[in-house]
Amino acid sequence: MLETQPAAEMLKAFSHPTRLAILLELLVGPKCVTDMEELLPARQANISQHLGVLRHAKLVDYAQDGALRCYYLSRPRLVKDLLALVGRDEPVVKRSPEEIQTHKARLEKARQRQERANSQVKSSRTSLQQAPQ
Amino acid sequence: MLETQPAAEMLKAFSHPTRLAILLELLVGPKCVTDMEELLPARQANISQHLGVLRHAKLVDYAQDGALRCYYLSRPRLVKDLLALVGRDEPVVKRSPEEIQTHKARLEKARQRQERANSQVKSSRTSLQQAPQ
DNA sequence: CTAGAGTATTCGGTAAATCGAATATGCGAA
DNA sequence: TTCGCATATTCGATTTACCGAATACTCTAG
Repeated sequence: MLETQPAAEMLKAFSHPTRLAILLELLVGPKCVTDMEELLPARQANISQHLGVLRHAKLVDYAQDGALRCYYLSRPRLVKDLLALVGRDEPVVKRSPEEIQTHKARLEKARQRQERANSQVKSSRTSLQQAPQ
Repeated sequence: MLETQPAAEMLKAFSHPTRLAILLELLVGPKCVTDMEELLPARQANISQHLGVLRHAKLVDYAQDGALRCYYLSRPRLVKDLLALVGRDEPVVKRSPEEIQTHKARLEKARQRQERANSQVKSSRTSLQQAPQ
């Protein structure tokens, strides 16, 4: 099962154009802030702020090199795969009401099967609890 | 090349716990708003609002069934793959300054190769422009 | 130690997101 | 048509995101 709270926080770190641009640059290789200033339409302070967000989300980290901080991706595959995913555009499907009906009916039958199975074990559990008394 | 603006908008639609929960439910099968009210810790109006956001991002659509609206995923693979991706947890790597140095050096050499190649064509272009004079 | 380059943080203002409450809309049954 | 259920929208209040300007910090060279 997916933990929606932390997952949402991760995705929020991704969901800003400048931060995506930073991640794209870091996908090529490590860069320090000044490098990025030349590559991106953003000011130094702002880039630092976005890097802070990315760091907090554990998407990037840095290695200190004298006065420089060389940023790199902490989880390169995750970033690479996610960027690839949002880049590819799946066609949008349109479904008819009938299609949905049959799908829901199928699900309902499965749910009822599950229901029966659950009540089976539940009743056997209760009898076990109550038997000793 | 990735369009960061629209990509960021897409990801923003994903980046809320309730919206992720909705998408997870729809991954199982189509559902109407009332179904979701039972499954999620959120009020009807709020669910409708989030569905509006998801619809705007073209992640979901609905089929009208009488008074009901059965929501479904417009791009099920995208949603499925993205949720799988954020679910899996890649270990966070920590890189030493030395590692970064060598990586940057390698990149720099490649950049310079590219530079030389560029100036080659550029100078041949310029000479062509200036030759007629 | 001092200066300066590279980077981070703080602050303040503005814009955007979020949510509940109330209200509006659309549809089918009677 | 009228009622009632399912859903959407609007509104207002609160929180959070965002950005530039100014400032602080931290190295290293000299």
